[in-house]
Amino acid sequence: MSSTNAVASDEIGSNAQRERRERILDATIALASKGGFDAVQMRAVAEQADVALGTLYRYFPSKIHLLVTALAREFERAESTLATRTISGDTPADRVISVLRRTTRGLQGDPHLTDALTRAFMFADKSAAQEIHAVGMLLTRMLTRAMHPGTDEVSDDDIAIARVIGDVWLSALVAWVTGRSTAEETAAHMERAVRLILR
Amino acid sequence: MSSTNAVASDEIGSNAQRERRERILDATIALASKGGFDAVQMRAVAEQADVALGTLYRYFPSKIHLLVTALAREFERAESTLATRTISGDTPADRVISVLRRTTRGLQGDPHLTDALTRAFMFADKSAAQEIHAVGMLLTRMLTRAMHPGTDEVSDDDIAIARVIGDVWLSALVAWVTGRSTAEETAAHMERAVRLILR
DNA sequence: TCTAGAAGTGAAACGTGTTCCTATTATGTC
DNA sequence: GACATAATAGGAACACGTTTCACTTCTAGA
Repeated sequence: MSSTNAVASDEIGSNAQRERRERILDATIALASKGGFDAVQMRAVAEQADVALGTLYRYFPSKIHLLVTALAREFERAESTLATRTISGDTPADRVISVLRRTTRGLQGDPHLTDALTRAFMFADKSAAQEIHAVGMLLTRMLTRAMHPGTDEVSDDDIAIARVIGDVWLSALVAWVTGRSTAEETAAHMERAVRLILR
Repeated sequence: MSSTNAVASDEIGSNAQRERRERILDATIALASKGGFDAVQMRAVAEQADVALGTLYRYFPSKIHLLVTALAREFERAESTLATRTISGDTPADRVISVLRRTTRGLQGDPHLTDALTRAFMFADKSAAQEIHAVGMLLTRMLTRAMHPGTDEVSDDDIAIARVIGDVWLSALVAWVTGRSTAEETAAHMERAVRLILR
């Protein structure tokens, strides 16, 4: 580390710094999982991670950065787990729906965490563009792999399709976490959208 | 009005109450238009509308309710203006794109207002479901009318298509107001999505 | 080993959404 | 017109994200 800059996500610090960073992200996920966006209070995160409030802000410049970074880490783990499985389904639409169903079910199994991460995603501004983009790439890869398993050739259309499905997914998640639609409605809407787009 | 309930949106109060309500919404739009979500500060709204802070909260239980209600009013006005025009374009996709372009341009002409209203929309929870639903219906009607001008017969597929386009639109707006994509990228993404869905 | 600068601590303080409370003013009923 | 009740004003107070600052501890290089 040089100068007075904060500890950026892609720089390598000392072991102590890496551990602090992980502790902070762990505390964030734990609090989010227990009580959602509102429960991730900066003082509480600092206390649970055993760092001072000022230190927390040195590592993450805002609550949104903190949550989006935590989201990216969780998403990466989930995606790498998913990547080891074979995807069931005979058509691209079936496989995409299968993947989305599994992922959506995972999210709905931890509603508070989903609430926190979804809201953070929606509130993230330009300064978190890098993390947001990383998540978007993971999602795109996940969906294109479901559409064309076994190949790495991805057309522009495929990417556009993946983005549209991602958009619908995000909107559906927002509607779900804000209590405006049920889990069943969310799933049904997603499935319907995929069949419309991939017919 | 009876008992100690607040002044609900669909109940009819006295003239003074209606006028206060309108003044509050006017102040909200004015402040949002000048400085976006952050500039809509409850104390500032109260002052500009010439009501006490407590009164503001009696009319609208939260900043989100306030903004979503203001959004619904603006959207209704815009939609009724749009409804009087004939829509250009030879295919459903062309007409939908034409409508979205005009509307998106309108929003982008007042970025601060769009910022405030988009963020409010994303943050709205169940207690604002009614207002959110009203906006969704307006959007659906706008899009189905663009797809099939002159008829009122709307299939389930048409509604599903309109919802998907609405979802993509919302995601694109969020990306735009948070500075993660430019106006041009937003427009291009929307157009591409519509052509994918309505091909 | 010594030392300068970076990193961390602990706590106070500020801004804004939200709540609460008391005094004052409208409003509708007899 | 007098009264009961609802509505409003005015402002204090609280919660949480964020900033700031003085002080202490760690760490890397001479």
